[in-house]
Amino acid sequence: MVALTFPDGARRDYPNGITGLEVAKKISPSLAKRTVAMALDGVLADLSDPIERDASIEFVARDDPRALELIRHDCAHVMAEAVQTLFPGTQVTIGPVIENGFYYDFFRNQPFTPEDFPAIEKKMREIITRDRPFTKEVWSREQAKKVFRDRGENFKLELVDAIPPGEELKIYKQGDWFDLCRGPHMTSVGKVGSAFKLMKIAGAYWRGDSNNPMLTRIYGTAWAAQDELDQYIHRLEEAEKRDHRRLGREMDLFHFQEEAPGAVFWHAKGWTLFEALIAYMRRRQQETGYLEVNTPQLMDSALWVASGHMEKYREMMFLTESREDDERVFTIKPMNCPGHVQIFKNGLKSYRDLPLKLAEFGKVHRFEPSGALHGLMRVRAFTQDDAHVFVTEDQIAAECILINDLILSIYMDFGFDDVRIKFSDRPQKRIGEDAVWDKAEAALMSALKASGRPWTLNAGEGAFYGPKLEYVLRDAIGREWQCGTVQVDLNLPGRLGAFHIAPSGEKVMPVMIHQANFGSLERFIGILIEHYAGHLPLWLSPAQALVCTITSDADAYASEVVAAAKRAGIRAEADLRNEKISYKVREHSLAKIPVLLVVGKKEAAERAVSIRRLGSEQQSVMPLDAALRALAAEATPPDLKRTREAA
RNA sequence: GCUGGCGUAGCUCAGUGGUAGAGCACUCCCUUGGUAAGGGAGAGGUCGACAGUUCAAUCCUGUCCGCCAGCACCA
Repeated sequence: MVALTFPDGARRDYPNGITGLEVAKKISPSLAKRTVAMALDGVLADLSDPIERDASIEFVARDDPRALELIRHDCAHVMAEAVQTLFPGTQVTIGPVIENGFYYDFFRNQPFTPEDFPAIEKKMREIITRDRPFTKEVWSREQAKKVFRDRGENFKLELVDAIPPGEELKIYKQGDWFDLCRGPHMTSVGKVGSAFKLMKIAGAYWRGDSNNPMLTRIYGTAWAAQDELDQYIHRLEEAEKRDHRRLGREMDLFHFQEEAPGAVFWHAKGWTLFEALIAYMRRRQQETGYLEVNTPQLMDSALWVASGHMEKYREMMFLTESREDDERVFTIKPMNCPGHVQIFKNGLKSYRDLPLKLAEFGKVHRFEPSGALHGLMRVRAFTQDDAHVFVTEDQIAAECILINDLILSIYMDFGFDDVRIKFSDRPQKRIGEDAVWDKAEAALMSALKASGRPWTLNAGEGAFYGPKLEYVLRDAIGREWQCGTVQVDLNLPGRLGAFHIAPSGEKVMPVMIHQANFGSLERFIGILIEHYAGHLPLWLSPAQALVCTITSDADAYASEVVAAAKRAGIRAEADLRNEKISYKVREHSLAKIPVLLVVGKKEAAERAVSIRRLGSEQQSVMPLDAALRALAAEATPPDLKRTREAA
């Protein structure tokens, strides 16, 4: 007998080996009918599975949120059957569920195109309407290999071999078609329903390894109901509207062009934003004891050989080739750290100088693979807010805690309060003694604990020279972006011959903590644009206020308003063009100008302004002085607000 | 880097083996209008680059560059 505990707390005994379906039937035929799967001790399982141990049991209906991944997984199988039916000779590989949908990787000599989608979707609907039950069989390895070999399914053959011995080899059938699969699945194909859509096609390496053949991946999305699918499509369209590449153009912030792949042409407005970020960070660093420095863009390649970068990242570095009569090769810096070590080394350092915190807004160049480039998010030339904290081994933990506090407080100021931390520990390929790794990892762990933030372990993903923390922001529409990083480096100072004089009088190598808060300024700006959908907070907005005249009668007053606004510290301009006010409002709204100050005869006479905020149709008329005071207060960066309030 | 797609005016996009079009934007003129497009006229393109096929290439073929999606990569 097995004892099953139901969600209401009831506990009943059943014969050992009874299936979930039989249990459901005994309770009520209607329950059995609407159940598509079960959860045993919270783990989804086939309803046809025999139950052979005591467990809690829940019946999962199709509209249960947990059924969604089953719908998607079943839909992937349906798509695979449809593709193999329509395109004989296509080999199937794997087809997992992913966020918002599923994909299936196929191998076929001739690639698919989106024009194939309607036919595939039509065939899928036929298969779903046919509504065959999903049945599971457990095959022997020999049987599976013979079947897949006979069918020319070479990739499946490999998958069979990859299944660890002892694990069952399960085959799910849906009518004549079947697939090797871990399961579980719903009771029948018809449960997939009709709220699905094929989305896109892309290449993907077999087993994710770029040495392997490229497969064709078809992505699809599937939902329990049509309105959920519609909402999902709507969300995608909204995300598209936030695209920083498009907003960057519309807001006149920056552009790219062919001659400089992966490098940004910052326009005046974009550069204003860039500078606002730097000014902010500079203040935060100054108040926490960082010293800003600046190091050369080009340094002799020998330095990069010594640092170890040349060996590991040669392919990713830009080198100079300048004059025929000078064979000396320089490297355009891909990182700031070796430069900072040079500053540390210049002049004898004492333990009394530690911790020494050097910071630089350093522009680095990396030869990123062409396929990786993506707007501001992944570029070849970017600016890091890069700091290196030189400490003794004993100071690592305390400094990491301070850095962690600083980083989290910075993100709050930019409206990111949902931050996750990833902890990456020692990788396979690494340098340095395990004892020192132990110490460094423990230090980061203490910072993690002190932060009280959720964190996850990224096992083995640390840098070759030390463990690291990575800060992942969640934006307004739930996407995650990795930004800041704290890396303990036990290696580079030694490689570059940095030391300090310890209290004992001995020369001792310092430990270096690499720290980036924004990470890449370019990328952070991209994230800000998308997070705010272009509606930047006033303190960051490059153009804060635009004074628009109703008619030319107000030109003189408008100029006065602009001058007064500038005196109040507000970035303001005037629009005196001979256009209707509706036209101006529309144009500046599209350009995401946060504040429109409309002035006509009336305002000029009263020394007032009519304020219209971006995203609102409301207007409020205020006396000029009061309006500017309010705007100036709102435009104050959050850190300055804090210091003023404290004073 | 790999696979697939794309590259025509500042932007969004039509189009054709016989040297190109729309809307918006731009310039000028008219309009002085109270909160998301007033009217008229005009100008603007080596059709990504280089080869090849052809009497003739923006169109067909090849190579390269760039962009987009995904994969791989990301010190």
